[in-house]
Amino acid sequence: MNIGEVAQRSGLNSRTIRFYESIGLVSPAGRSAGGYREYAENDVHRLRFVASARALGFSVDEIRRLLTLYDDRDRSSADVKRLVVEHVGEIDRKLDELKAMRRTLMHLAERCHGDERPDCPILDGLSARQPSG
Amino acid sequence: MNIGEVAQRSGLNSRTIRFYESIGLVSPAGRSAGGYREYAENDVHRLRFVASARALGFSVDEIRRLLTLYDDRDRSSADVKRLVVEHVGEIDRKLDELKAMRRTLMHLAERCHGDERPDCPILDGLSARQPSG
DNA sequence: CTTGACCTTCCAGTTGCTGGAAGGTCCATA
DNA sequence: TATGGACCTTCCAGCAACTGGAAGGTCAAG
Repeated sequence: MNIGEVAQRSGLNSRTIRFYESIGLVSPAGRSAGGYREYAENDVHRLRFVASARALGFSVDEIRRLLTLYDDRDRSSADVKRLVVEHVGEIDRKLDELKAMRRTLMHLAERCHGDERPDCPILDGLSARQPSG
Repeated sequence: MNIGEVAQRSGLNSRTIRFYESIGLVSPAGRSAGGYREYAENDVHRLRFVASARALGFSVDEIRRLLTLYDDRDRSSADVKRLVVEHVGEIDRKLDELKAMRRTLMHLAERCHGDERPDCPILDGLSARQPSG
């Protein structure tokens, strides 16, 4: 199977697949006589795993660890769960940060008339705020 | 005032201030005889504005627009408000995305024993999922 | 006159790709 | 057999928004 088909079936761009190979996230594909990368069913499977993990917000480094665990038939499920729980923690932090931003922005926007006049509590607010969040 | 003091008072790193100058987000500072950047009160104020806006998640490009509006004494508050409302929209999209990730991850994690045994619905789930979110 | 804190510039690295350029391969059709 | 087009290859560059290091200049105090 050529990279294009693998791309389609894994949901990844072929450029992205080559990129993942270049950074060692996935092992180098075999090559045909003409120099084309050749893939098997299992590679598609693995790249789908990667694509899923990316879609769930795991970093490339976290995916590296996930793949290691995936390959280690002696891993404990606790190890996997820990990784996931930590990742959920990161997501929660991001959620909190975004919510705080949203709150502040809405607060500023509510007080702005949003009309033709130039006076604007948003700009005043930005220039007065202590830049801490 | 040297860049170090400005950094402290604006809440930005001096490297970041130089970086902002280099990309034209803020105008070049004046220079002393020895080549040091020299700042006035007003520059601190402006950099605080930038720092606040960054802390609220605005991109550098959005801040460029905010500063233009800030400087334009004839702007309409509606223009400012539109920018902010759009930005809140982006934040909402990110929130939705993160919440969806969180839901899926929690769903996977809940089914994982998290013990010494190797069988793990998380890894199975990742390798089975259609990578769409 | 030296020490050390501060400043300067330039280059490189971070994360996760994406895009373009220049060229090679493969296969079907004329 | 040629040729066209879809596909593949590599390399280099760039995006955002910084951050870090290296090599060196400036300034004020002791």
